[in-house]
Amino acid sequence: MDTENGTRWLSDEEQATWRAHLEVSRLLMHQLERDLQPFGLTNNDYEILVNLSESDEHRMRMSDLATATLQSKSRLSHQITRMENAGLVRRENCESDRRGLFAVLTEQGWETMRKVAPHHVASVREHFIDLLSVEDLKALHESLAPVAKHLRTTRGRA
Amino acid sequence: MDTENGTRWLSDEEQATWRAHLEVSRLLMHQLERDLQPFGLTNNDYEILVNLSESDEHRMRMSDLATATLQSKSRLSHQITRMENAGLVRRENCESDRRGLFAVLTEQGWETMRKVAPHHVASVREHFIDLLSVEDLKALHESLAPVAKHLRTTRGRA
DNA sequence: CCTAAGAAGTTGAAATGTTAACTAATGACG
DNA sequence: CGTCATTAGTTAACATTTCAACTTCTTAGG
Repeated sequence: MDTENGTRWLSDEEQATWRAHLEVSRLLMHQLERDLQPFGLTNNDYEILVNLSESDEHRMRMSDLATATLQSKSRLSHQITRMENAGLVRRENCESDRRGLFAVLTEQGWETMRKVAPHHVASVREHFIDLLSVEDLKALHESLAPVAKHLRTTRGRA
Repeated sequence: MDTENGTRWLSDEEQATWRAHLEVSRLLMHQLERDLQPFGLTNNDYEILVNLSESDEHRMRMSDLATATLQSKSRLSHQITRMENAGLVRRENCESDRRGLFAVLTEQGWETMRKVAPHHVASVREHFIDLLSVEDLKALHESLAPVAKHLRTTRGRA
């Protein structure tokens, strides 16, 4: 116990780090969103496109996509409906499990991805990656990995 | 130029770090939100309470609060209305500038803050701070500070 | 002083996200 | 086989966030 009534308050260094993390993650998301805006995409749209692009046959089951993007099924369902209306993806029935659906990248979705990806990468570099040294990067990764692991396993319970 | 058509794609290490950051920041927010839920607060509510608690006389101008919490004026206005209905804050007129308003912590808001803060700190520790060594923490802070600075200055323009 | 430009904040409507209830299909097992 | 719990996904209702229009007040310039 460091202090009054048993609460271990954060030290100055801990607090500063915590707040820096908070600030960076928020400002960064805003900035990336802004940089995608000219292409008519949101961060969410983009993340879906990335996942589908990297998947076999450019298709994923709704559930898997929801898990991969850390969204609820409901939210994903709405999201895919919007992207379907925008012509970026389409839904397709699943033969082997007739409850199931695939989200599939359309030709237009794939074109969009190819066009936008370079800009997005540039944006990630400009506002994050290129501001870190190689050592920073490595240290960051090694620090964050256990946290991610913890959160992944904690997630859902606790 | 590292690769095809002039796009500097991310190396494996860069990509891994970037994705780790993304994953951690999202899972972490979800987890903190969940831990606040039993107290009937959202992350947004809590952040407002923190800002007001740390302010002189537990009050801040709406604009300053919006800036501090990185929200639009409109969003903050709605947010404060909700918190006002919940009895956590109240609005008060500003003498010196009659366009202006203060958001002021109510007694109940202050009590809530005192009650919840220890749990929140514990949560931040459990899911983030305590998973990092002292060196990690320091390195993280030093890596993130320039990024935060960059984003703060970029913000609004570019 | 008067006026025009800008700042502070709110508001209503549209877009997005959440929650809970629902349908339909699967699969486990007696 | 039959039935019951579970999984996949949607939907409607509700909450929150965003966007644009608006009001009121301040301030700089003439």
